[in-house]
Amino acid sequence: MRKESSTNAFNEKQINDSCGMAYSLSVLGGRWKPAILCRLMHQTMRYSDLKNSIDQISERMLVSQLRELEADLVVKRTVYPVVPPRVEYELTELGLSMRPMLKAMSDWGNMHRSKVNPEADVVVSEF
Amino acid sequence: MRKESSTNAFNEKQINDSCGMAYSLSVLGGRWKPAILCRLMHQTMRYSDLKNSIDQISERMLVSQLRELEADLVVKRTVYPVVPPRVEYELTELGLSMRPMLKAMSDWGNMHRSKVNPEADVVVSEF
DNA sequence: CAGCATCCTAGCAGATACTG
DNA sequence: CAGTATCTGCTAGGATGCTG
Repeated sequence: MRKESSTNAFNEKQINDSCGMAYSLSVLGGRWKPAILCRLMHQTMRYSDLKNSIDQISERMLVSQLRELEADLVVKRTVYPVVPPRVEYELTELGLSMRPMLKAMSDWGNMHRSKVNPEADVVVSEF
Repeated sequence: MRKESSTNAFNEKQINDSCGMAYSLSVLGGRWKPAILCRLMHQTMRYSDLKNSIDQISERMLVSQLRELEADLVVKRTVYPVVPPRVEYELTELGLSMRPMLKAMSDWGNMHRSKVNPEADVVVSEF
C-alpha cells in the first residue's frame, strides 16, 4: 500500500470507482508535477535544465517533487560520477504511459478555460 | 481570469504546455471531487444521496466541493421549492465532457497501482 | 552542479454545533 | 432535508542558508 496522504481520497472503505482517479491525482497532483512531467515528456533533462525551465520553482520543491515522482516509478534519476556532478531525469516506461492521460487533461483544461473565460488565449499543447 | 490559487501552477509567466493540466487539476483536484464526479457521472443525485454514498465526508466538505464544481460550471444545482427541501445535483454538458479525461485518469491509476503494488485488487471502473 | 536542513505560514480540511 | 457557522489542527509548500 502506498503512503496514505490525508489529501488523498483513496482509502480501503472507498475502494470504488474513484480510487483509480485518486491514485492518479496523488501521482501528478503536486504543485509543480504537471510542469515537470510536461517537460520530461519531451526529453531527458538534467537538474539545472529543469530548474531553469520552470520559472519560480525553488530547490526544495523541485527536489521533493522529483523524489516523489521517482518513488511512484514514473521518473528515473541517473547520477553520473563526474565533477561537477551531472544528474539526469527521464520518464520511465510507466511515466511515458501517462501521455494519453496527460493529453486528455491538457485538452479538457484548455477547453474549459475557453468556456469559463472565452477571451483567454487558447494555447494548445502538442504531446 | 479565474481566481488564482497559490496551489495552482497556472500563471501568466508559465502559460505553456502545463497550463491546461493545471486548470484541469484545479477543477477536479479537490479532496472529494473525484468521488463526487464519479457518482454524478452515472446519475443525478440529491444532496442526501451524495452524502450517504460518500462515506466519511462531512457536510462542510460536501457543500464546499459542490459549490466549487458549480462555480467551474461542471455541476448544476437545482432547488425544488417543496417541504422538506429537495436539491438535486447533476453534471452540465461541460461536466459530462470530462468523461474521457476521467476515464483516462481512472485507467492509468488502476494500472499504476498494479505496477507499484501488484498484489492490490484490480478494480476496473466503467465510465 | 545538485542538492539538504531549518524555519515558517497560508489555507485546506476535520470536528462540532446550530438553522430555515 | 439541506445546509451554515465557528474553531482548530495539520501539512503542503515557500524562503533562506549551507555543502559534497
